Amino acid sequence: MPRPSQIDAQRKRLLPIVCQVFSELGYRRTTTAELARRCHVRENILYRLWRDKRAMFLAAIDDIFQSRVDRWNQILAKRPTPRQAVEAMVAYEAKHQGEFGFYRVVFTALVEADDPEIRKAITTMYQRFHTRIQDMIETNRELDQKTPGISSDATAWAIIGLATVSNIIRELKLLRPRQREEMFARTAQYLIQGDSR
Amino acid sequence: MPRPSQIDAQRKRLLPIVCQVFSELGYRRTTTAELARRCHVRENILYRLWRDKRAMFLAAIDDIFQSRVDRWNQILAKRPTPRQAVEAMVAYEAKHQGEFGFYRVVFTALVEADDPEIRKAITTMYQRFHTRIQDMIETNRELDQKTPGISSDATAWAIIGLATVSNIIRELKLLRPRQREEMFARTAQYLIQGDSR
DNA sequence: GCATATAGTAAGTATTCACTTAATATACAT
DNA sequence: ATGTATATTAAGTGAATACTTACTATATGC
Repeated sequence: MPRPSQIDAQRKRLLPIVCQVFSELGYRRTTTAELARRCHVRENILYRLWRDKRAMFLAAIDDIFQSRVDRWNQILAKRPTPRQAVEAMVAYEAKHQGEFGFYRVVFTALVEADDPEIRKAITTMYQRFHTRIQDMIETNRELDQKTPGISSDATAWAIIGLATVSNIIRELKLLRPRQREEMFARTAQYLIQGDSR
Repeated sequence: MPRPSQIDAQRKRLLPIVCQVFSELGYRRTTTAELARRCHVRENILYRLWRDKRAMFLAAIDDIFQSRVDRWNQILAKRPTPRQAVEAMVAYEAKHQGEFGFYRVVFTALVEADDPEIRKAITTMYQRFHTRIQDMIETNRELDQKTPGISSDATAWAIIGLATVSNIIRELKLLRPRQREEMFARTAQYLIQGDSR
């Protein structure tokens, strides 16, 4: 028998680096040469782990979603009540939104949405985020007597929009960090609970 | 005397086509060959009108902002009261948001924001949009007795976020057109006037 | 008509990029 | 030890791309 394959292990090892490079440069600007350089391997080794550059990008999209969800679960685990959960999430996102430049992956994926596989990956990602946020809003509202005039569905989309613009504000330094955090937190609160505190 | 230059006239003539191509493909995917093809001229003619591809892109960014502002002014001219103005704007944007794919220009510009000129162009564009929207919200609120708990500044950013996510929803067909329009209109109303009608 | 600068044609160039190939070295089961 | 598939190295390839150059045609003021 030959030596056992370590392809899976290496894929797992290099994926975070691949994610980071795509997050810095987006899809088109990222070159396979740069990916290899940052991973400290040769290009053809990357091509043994993934069929082509697009497969590397798709893997990055999935990993970004997965690690974000893991992070959320981590935060939610420590907050017993829905109210605490929402508040912790809003506070966390207000602060860390856009920290790793993942939005560059998402934005460049959207521009490549004529590619069926990329479209599917990014569509699934948005749907999952939306569902998760909407669930959180609903469980939170069930315990509240007064409900804002906006459906949980629309509210979840508005929150995603707010997160997106928050990324852009961070990137372009349109607000100072404190102002940006406050803007996100207050508006999110208002949307979710009809209350800006 | 030689024949008079028609460079300005031709720049003006070709710019809408250049805008459209960048709106379809974003910055990196747009090739100068494709631009020339769509303009029905040779590449070197484009290079006589603009210094390089980036200059073509910068011109497109400005033109997109300008034509949007013109459109808004057109709409606002017909609405005497601030209330009517806001309602007309919301209705218009709910319907036409993302129609021409301009968001691809904006998103790819953001990914190129390490280039100082592109960063400046896109930063200025966001600031101008924000100011304009904030003004509109404020004049509208002055006439209203009850005011929502969110500052006009934050509200304007939230509206931009809502518009952005509305573009994404359209692109990925995450909602049917009617649902998307309703989502935008109701949420925008709620943000601006604290009322979802 | 003539001088002159613009408009347009066609081909080319240097570089970059995704992806490949050929070769050698290495590790593991038997 | 040996066979066999994996790991790594290094060089290469064809296509695409931003931008250029050399040349011809044309319009305009005198």
